[in-house]
Amino acid sequence: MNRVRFAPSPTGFLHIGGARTYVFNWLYARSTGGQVLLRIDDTDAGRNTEESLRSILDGLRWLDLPWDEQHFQSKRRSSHVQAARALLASGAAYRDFTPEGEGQTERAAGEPWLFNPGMRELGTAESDRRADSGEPFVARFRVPRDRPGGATFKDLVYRKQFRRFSDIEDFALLRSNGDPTYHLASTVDDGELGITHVIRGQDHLTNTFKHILLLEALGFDRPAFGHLPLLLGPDGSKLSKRRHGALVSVTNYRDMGFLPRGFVNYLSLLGWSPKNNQELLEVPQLVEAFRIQQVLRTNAVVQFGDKPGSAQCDPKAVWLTGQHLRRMPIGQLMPYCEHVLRDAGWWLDELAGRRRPWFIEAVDSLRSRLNLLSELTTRCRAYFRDDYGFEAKARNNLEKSGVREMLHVLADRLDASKEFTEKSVEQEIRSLAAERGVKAGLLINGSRAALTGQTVGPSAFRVFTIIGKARCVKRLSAV
RNA sequence: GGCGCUAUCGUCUAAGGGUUAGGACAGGGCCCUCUCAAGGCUCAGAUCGGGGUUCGAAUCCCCGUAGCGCUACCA
Repeated sequence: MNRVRFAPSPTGFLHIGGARTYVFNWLYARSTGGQVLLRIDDTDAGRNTEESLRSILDGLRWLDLPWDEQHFQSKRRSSHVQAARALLASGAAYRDFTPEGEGQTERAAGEPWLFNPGMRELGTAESDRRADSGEPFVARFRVPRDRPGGATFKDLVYRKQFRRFSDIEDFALLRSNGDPTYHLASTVDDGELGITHVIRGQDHLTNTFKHILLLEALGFDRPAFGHLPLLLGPDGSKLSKRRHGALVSVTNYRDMGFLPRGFVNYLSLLGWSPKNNQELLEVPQLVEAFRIQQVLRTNAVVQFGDKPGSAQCDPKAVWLTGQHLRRMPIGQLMPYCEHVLRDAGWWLDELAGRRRPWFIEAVDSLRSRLNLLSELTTRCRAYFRDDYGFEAKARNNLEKSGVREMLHVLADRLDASKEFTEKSVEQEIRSLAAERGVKAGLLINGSRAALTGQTVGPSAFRVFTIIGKARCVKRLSAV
């Protein structure tokens, strides 16, 4: 059975690039009946933060693509250290006593750094003696640089890869404080956790040669590798927490009102496409269509600005959420709406009880003009609250001659009428307009303005029934 | 500097030897219409440059150029 892993390090919040990597891992696993492991790569104790871990877990949970196993790399430390000892013992690795920061002279001269002089050939006896005397060292992998040829692997995305042994530097396995490095920990874990497919960012493409060498030295089966093109910011640089800030945080998209399925749909289209011009896809459809071999090799730019608000996100991401929002079964949409109202402090228990049908009706009437869930509490305020304001254009509609007075009359008539449906309201409005010899539009638009403070929204008659008779009479009389 | 990866509309992408180089988002226009959306129709918009190979190249090869990644006792 296939086993894939997503291995973020908790040194910053989960960003879009990480989420895309997770989505592709997940899609690959699910499309092949495999399992997804979440492995928190927390070997760099100094840089880990609790907050980052929370951001990663929150962001991942929000995506609603569940994983099967969860691991913490820090808890597997003894395995890593043991592996390093074995490599040292077999001679596949050696101790490098060069003090930190020294020994990069070639690099300064423009030559590539491959290893520190004199350390590869240190005899066992001397190496042991210096280590025993407490001299700090880093454990390095002894790359077989005298061997002709090089390391090869067939990347699922980038195809055949080759690198000369002589171009691979003797990378560190253990730092001088005894901590395992990423290369060691990651490789040992991939081996021991039975990972069959390593799907990760293209920034690891050249690291893979080191991992292959390590895997081989440790006697693990080699997993398949698939590297994903990178996500770039509008400035063309690799997405990073440092450079692009909270703007690219997954939880930020959640808070802006994106729908998980819309966001996942958007991410899935970055570097991959189903090749049939279909862009709006549900998660099951993505699983069905996803093929790792057809992932592209070109980096993709994620659009976003530096000011807050929906206009600053990639418009396609917004559009996709809007599409899902108006197409998904209303029952699936309601829990998200409830959350939004709760977060705004607008929630009323009766919306889950007596007024549940009304709540569903209202959302269903409103959703064709929403793109993000958050618009429920911004543009749709007047449907849920009585303390709404008036836009300038709405005010203008009310200022038109005779409108206020007619709206007051309308309020009285509606109040007096037993019936209150879209049809009955339309009749009242049209007959009043006819009586006064004015165009119905004047009253229709005036009503919308009075009832919602806006000039835009659902059909005016619909607006009446959503808001309800009592509130309509009150609002019309009040203008 | 060294090693590597990549290059199609503004952005995401399709076409992988023969197409008027297709679609989507964003933008313009029209239709629908009580407004705004949605929906339908439509316009504009691209093969990085130069050489090859070929009857024919966006597609294959080479050279440039540009971008990105790696080059750490970060991951």
